[in-house]
Amino acid sequence: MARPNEEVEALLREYADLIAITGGDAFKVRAYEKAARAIGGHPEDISRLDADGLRDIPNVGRSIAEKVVEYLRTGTVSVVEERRSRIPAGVRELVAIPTLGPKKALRLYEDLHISSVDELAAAIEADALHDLKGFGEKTQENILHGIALLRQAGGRIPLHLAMDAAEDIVAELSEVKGCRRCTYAGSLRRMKETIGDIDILVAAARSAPFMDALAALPSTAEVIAHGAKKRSVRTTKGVQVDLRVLPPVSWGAGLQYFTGSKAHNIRTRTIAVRQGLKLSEYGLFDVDSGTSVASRSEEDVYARLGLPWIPPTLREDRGEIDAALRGELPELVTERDIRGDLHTHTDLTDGLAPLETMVTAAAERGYAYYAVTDHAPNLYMQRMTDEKILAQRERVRALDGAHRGMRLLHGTELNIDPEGEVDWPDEFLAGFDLCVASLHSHFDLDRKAMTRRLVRACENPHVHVIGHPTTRLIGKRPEVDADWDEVFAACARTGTALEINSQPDRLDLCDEDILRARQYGAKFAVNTDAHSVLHLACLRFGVGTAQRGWLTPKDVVNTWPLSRLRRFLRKDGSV
DNA sequence: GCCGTTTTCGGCCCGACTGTTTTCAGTCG
Repeated sequence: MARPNEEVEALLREYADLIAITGGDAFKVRAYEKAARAIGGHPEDISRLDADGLRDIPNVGRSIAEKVVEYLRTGTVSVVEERRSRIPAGVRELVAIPTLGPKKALRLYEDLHISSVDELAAAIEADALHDLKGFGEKTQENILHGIALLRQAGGRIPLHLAMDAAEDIVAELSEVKGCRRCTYAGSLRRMKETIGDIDILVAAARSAPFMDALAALPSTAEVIAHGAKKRSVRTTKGVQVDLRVLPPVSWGAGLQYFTGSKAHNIRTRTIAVRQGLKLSEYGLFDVDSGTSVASRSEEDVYARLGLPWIPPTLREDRGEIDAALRGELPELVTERDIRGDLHTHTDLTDGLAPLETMVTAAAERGYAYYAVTDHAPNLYMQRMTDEKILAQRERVRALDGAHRGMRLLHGTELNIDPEGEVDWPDEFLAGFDLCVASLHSHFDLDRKAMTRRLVRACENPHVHVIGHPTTRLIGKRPEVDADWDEVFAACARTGTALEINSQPDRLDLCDEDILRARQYGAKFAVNTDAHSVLHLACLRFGVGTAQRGWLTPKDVVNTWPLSRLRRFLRKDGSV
């Protein structure tokens, strides 16, 4: 979503890279990186802020606020332009190569005038680096390897693939003799939508058996690093896995440390330092005496820092530390809170499983209610008709309550056309218990038209949920361009829920959009958009995303009892 | 460049691994 916050975030990140490459102060680099993150994640549109308003954003001070104001006014920042003129854009691309940082990038540019990834690959092939200081044979090999990976994967993998791989590895290592604890940590535990690498932690007295077991797994393609305390491998699917084995007494500190995020850890370490303590993966230590004061559990570590345990999905330095200090951490929505799925398909349209199969599987998940929402006629390839959907309604009514008492809602997934209209006239729509409405085409309308389209859908009294609101596909298709502040406000005003679509290639809304929509008081529905029984289990990713958006059960309509949900579906403001 | 119960200067998280400059710089998380 191209809004000023993201533009400025990208600009500040670029400036930070350029400072690093030209050998600037490392702390200055960090300051720009921190400010970039803060602005990118700021819920308010920064173009509506003046310099003082900008300085209220954490990690934005006088100098950066001035640069942002300059950018918003003129579209450029003179000092950034000045650095750009000294360092070609291609040199900055070099630091995206694993094992190649700003120092090596600058040497390549200054000594050999290499200013793109392609030029670097060619130079290595031509053996042009042979007497360049710091670029031995092994280093060149690593760079070539890194370039290949960069071109192949773009670096990150989808959450569900990482989860599958991690759960397999955890299961294997848990079987190794001497294993006291084993789990995954890192961005996977925080449920980020894409994962750079998988962090696995083991608590055991001896590390070697686990290091060897990891290297010996059939899924392991190559060993990248093999120290005594850390082992890194690459799987056959190209995912990097880092294994750390910790003494059992350090389990809590290790888990906290390797869960991150980096920004969250910097905050917790800073709190430790102020108390005369030092926090590492081995424990929380008194600086003077060197004695450990906490390490066995995450709860112990946080408690000794004066904090309650903070759920991993919140650990992004987006205000969770301050909320914890105030005792105001949200009671996050969990998978157990979800009473039903409000967006699912059957083989009447493009689902794989028949109605009865989906309903049975849903009942086995313990749901109190479940909505069947097959596609409406305007998604022409699905060939929906009035007769087919009415016949399905009869079958749904017949199954209502037949599985563990689970109540069934008959719904549909409508198509929002470019004008904001949906399939079927009002009187026909009134026959549904629930309507999801989604964008399925015309993704390239301009912002004004797209905003109007979505707002009109919200204003339709028969539309209860906006499905996968931005229609992004992670790594494939960007979010559609709309004034999301206006859309989110319309959702709150009209009592239309925003979907958090749990499909791992969607996760739409994403965490940052949720944080923004929440400011307007909008409600949400965490749905799977299941097209198969297996898809029902994707709910965990949607719930993880909702947690990353700080949502509580009261924000999520499908945690509510059916009676309350039905009042919400009346759209008359009675909830 | 940011920040402040260490408050306008001086610190900014900390440790691991790799390759090579053989005692440490660069990179990573």
